[in-house]
Amino acid sequence: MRVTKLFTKTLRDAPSDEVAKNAQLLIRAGFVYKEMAGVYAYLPLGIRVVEKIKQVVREEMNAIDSNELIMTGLQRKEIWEKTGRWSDEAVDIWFKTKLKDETEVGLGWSHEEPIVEMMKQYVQSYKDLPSSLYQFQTKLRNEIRAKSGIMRGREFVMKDMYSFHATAEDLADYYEQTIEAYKRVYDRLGIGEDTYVTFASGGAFTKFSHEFQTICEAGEDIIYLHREKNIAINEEVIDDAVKELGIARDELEKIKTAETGNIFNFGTQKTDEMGLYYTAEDGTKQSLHIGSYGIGVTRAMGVIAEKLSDDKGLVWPKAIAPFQVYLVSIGQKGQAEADKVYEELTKAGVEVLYDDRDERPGAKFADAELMGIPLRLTVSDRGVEAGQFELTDRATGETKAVTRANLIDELA
RNA sequence: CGGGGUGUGGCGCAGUUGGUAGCGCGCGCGGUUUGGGACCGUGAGGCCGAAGGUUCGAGUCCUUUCACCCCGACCA
Repeated sequence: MRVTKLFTKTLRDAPSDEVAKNAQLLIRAGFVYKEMAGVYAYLPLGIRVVEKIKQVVREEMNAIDSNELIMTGLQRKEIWEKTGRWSDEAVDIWFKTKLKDETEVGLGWSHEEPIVEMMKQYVQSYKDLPSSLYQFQTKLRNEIRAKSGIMRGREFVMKDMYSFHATAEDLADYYEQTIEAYKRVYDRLGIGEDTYVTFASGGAFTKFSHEFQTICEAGEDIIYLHREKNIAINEEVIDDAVKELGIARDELEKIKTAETGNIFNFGTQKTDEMGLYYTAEDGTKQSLHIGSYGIGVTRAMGVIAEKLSDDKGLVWPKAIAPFQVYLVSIGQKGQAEADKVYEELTKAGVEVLYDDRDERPGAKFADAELMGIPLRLTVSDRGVEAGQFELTDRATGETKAVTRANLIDELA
């Protein structure tokens, strides 16, 4: 893509109503646009990052045999009444509205109940199990207070997955598989080192659920970490967990984190409430065991923006950068050569953002850095004469010379 | 929802004891520039979040209201 064809522009100053670093950088660099508190539009650069993150998640979920689908934004009141969660006392973040004929409907803040309801049509026998489904959906939650830029919004993209099993053992096994899949996701997103599987409050069926907590100053959670034993515990269950796990509290390190994922074992409670059963081999009617697994896609993006950035701007990991290469042309000969390089790289499948503007080099460099594109390729008049270009790494700042001949090898 | 703060061109800000808005960035045009956000000249763009009130006169004072940010409580 050419920068001259990109409708967004960078800002020197962040809007004064944004304090969160992620929002400041993402707005300045032209990745997101704020519609209202906690509600952000994703612009061309931003949506590319979202799609990259989704693709990483998608590949890992597909690898554990989950099926992608997409549920609806509008939801039926009756379905939620079965579990008592239509009530505003039970769920205080509902957005509710009415059809023209006065039928009450909800705007999806979660899809647990609708998915379980749907599965009544597709699961009858043990032969239909296990089954795992996932989606990327925009969740709508009427949060009392939005904050922290895209990390805590009223509208956000989440990957939610639900698994259905004949037995508790089978669910436990899949639950473990999912933990491993999630770890691979966070590794690929570049925050694996700082993300911990954390004991958290469990709910009705299990003592603990597990959260994926990523070390982040802008986060809202506190975890206690035992680095040697690789055990992390959310502050909310610290007393119970310490007792249960037999560790001394003073061995633990207190750390600020952001919850980037959460997985639950629901047991059979929800299927019993909603009447989802299967017929076992012996012909008896049995309850299903369900697991629920979430990754906050846009929140993860915010956390990455917070963590992987410096005083010059964003620093995207290659796996989720909107483009791999920021091509800067300098001078007339440089521009003519850069035009060719752009065509060549694009043809070779390299994702190039080509700064073909009539701007001074400094402005182009500054924007390349603000946007956080992993590699910057500078094609200048003097470079053309010397027969080489400069390739600069955004993360390290290191520059090396490359020739037109080995360009593809360096970038592809 | 409790506490605190802020709303003035696209963005960042200034505006004195009330006298009908100004600066920087950005933008248009002309010229000079061209390896770290250039410079000179020139121009366009706001009735000051909204409504009501006080006053001869309100961006400045009063009332109401809306929005946004932060802390707390709550949450993926």
